[in-house]
Amino acid sequence: MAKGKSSGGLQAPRGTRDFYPEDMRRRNWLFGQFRETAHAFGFEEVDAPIVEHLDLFRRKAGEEILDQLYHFELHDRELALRAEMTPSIARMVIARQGAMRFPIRWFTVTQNWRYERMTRGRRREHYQWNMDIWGEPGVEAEAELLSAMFTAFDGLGLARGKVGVRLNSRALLEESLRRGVLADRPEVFEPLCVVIDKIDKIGAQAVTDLLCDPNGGVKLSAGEAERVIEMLSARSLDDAARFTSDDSGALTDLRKLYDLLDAYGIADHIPFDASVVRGLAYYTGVVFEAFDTGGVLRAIAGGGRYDRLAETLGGKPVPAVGFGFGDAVIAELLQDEGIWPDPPRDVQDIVYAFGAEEKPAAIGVATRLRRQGRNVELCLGQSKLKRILGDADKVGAERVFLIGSDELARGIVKVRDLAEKKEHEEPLGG
RNA sequence: GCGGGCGUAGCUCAGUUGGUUAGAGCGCCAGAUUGUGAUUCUGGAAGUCGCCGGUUCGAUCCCGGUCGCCCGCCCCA
Repeated sequence: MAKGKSSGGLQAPRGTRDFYPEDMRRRNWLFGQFRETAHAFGFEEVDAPIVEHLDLFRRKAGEEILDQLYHFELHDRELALRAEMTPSIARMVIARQGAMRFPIRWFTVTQNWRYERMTRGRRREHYQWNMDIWGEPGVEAEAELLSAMFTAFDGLGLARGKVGVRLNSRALLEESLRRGVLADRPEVFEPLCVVIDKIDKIGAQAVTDLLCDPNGGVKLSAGEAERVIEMLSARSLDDAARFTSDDSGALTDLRKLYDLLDAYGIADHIPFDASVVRGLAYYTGVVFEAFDTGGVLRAIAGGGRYDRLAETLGGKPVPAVGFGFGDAVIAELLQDEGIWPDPPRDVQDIVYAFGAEEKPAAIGVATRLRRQGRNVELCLGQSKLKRILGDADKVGAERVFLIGSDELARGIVKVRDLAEKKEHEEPLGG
């Protein structure tokens, strides 16, 4: 018996989608761009179950994430649908840690689930392209990933300048606080990042209040909080340098990274922005997020370095960096830009018999063509030729094979070239 | 979770100050001398007016609830 909120089961659940053929063609095109880019960069595709043990997510993100996860208990097991791919990939890496030659480059295109309110560009069910490099501690990995991201933007048809990437380093912030509050309580760094991620939404004062809240998880002094807020306003490396020491490793890394990005030809599209910290607790170093320069959409993609995740989950330490690129926001952008392609069906040949007598011969022709590797639609039933040709035109087929009583008697098939509007005859057997 | 807007044919939308058979465009189907794609012309099918309840002689229209979608807030990848 149905109970609670229900629509009778005839509608897809809120925040989920059906993919009709035309939707699926677009989705396949988008995913094709993701895969093509990943392969161009030498990444290998992996996959993992959509259902994981709830503990995998609990250990990483803390209990507060639970109400955003699709989770359930079944036969005394606590399970959850993945909200992102990184924990599963970490699990896979840890399981073969001793057997793999690092660095490894892996990518995924997966469906993820988050139980939350919908807004533009966000649904409860969405697909995400994930690119990760494990085992490379240097910023060469970040540079390679960012280049892949821009290569994907190019492939999707977005003009340079339509999208950019804001980039920062959590390590920079961490260094500047090391002699202060982090010396005694290094564990507050993660909650601190989660708080300052909100600055664009709730403002500097509210963030300061949260950072200094004696009942909060961070409890900075007023001076420390002020320094953090001031630092977040930095929009260049020289600007940021004022908040750290000359021998700052984080700053050295950032300068090196920008040299590499320059070599890739993308540095101009990647402004430094000290206010970018990303909401996820596990990032440790460089963090970045892609945005539309028009400024109307939420982040298109986001990622960063998470060098301690493997340890946190119980493995040996392995440095790692990666990004996630969702299908929802990019779809909105492509829509706004009017560059969503409408890929045609991939039917190449259509085989048509005028009457029931010619059906076996038509089947023979279709079978022969299929063995040759052609995509063949065999006409079923008894539609009029006029309709068949009209449909063939619409789906973008190349040829129509016609078999009537006359053709059958002569052992031939008439082949009509749709583009040339010309016909020739071929023996039935090919 | 909160506030606002919307829900009429497959799609985009009109409309009814509450009154008989609810409309258009596009799409779909059929036909324009029986085996050939376009345009055109003609005709046709198609809607429990989101769902449930209330008010009323009578509700697609008014009221309440509910489900869904959109926008903002909140939250967050």
